[in-house]
Amino acid sequence: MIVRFGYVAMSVIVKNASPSKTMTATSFKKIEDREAAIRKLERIAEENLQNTLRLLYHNRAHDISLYRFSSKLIPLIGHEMLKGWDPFPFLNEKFKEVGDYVKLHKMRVSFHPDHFTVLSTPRAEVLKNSILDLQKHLSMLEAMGLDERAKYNIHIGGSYANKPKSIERFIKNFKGLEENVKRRITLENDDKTFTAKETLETCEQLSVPMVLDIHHHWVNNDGEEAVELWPRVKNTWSEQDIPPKIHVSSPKSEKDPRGHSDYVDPQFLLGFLRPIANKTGQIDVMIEAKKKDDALFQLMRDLKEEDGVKVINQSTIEI
DNA sequence: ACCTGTCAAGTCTGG
DNA sequence: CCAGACTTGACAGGT
Repeated sequence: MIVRFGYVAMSVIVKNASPSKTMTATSFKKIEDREAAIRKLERIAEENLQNTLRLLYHNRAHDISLYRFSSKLIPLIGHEMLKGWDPFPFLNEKFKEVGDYVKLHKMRVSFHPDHFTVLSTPRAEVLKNSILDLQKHLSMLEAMGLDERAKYNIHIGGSYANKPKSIERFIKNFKGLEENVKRRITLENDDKTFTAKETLETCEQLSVPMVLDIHHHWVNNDGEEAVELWPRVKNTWSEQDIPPKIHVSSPKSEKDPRGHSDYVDPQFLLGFLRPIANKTGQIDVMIEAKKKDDALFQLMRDLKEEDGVKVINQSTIEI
């Protein structure tokens, strides 16, 4: 089984390369000239895209072909006071540059809209904004010229004291989405509410690929092993042109088991990878550790010492 | 250069 | 019904 590793949004090694610079709503309001304020927002977004490019160069130099974009590339987009603002004309060229580089080096990229995107919500206003947020992520991927292999990953959402009803609502709202928005969604089990089993059942029902987070599963499960669920999880990817993806992180501490620690425990990951290795051709593993790319490099050093692990390049192993 | 409180968005808990 | 926690990188305002 070929295993590729990737990391999320920012590097702790490349300095001054944040792809998530922003402006607060308060400081936007303080600028008298609205046009000037908008130009400032657009310059920040352009800088975020330029830093994204720099990170991709860094990834390329280290054979890293799996990467998640920051979802904060365009500051304040979607905010009430920026109604009517279309940042894309100004940013299209830069988005295309990012996308061209991704395609040239055959990278796998994604987004993870944050927890304000909630398709299980009973509130019409929240649903409306969630759909707008998904459309925004679609627009960014389209501006990059990336096809449906570039996805955005979300959670089911809140339970509102009634999980079955909430899943029902999620399904109904999901089905109401436009086809092109829908086709890029992946669903991930979360660490508090919807377990891997519940998420998997939803994915199967909707034909959506599932991103299994093995740390979330460790803190929030229905008593079954992640390895037992794997054949079905893997199967949700069978219609996709990309390998299944999982997320890994390690508990911050006993006191805070849901928190993410600086680095990833190689034994915890191997405990999942080894049993599935024979029945899985390829898998992509997104590392969600505080030390970002440094955690990836540390994991590679740790794995190199393990029996049955063959290092293919700086971010890929065979097991 | 460094420190601290604050920040668009949602949900859940507890008062 | 409302305040605060959750979580996180970065701003904003201060020294």
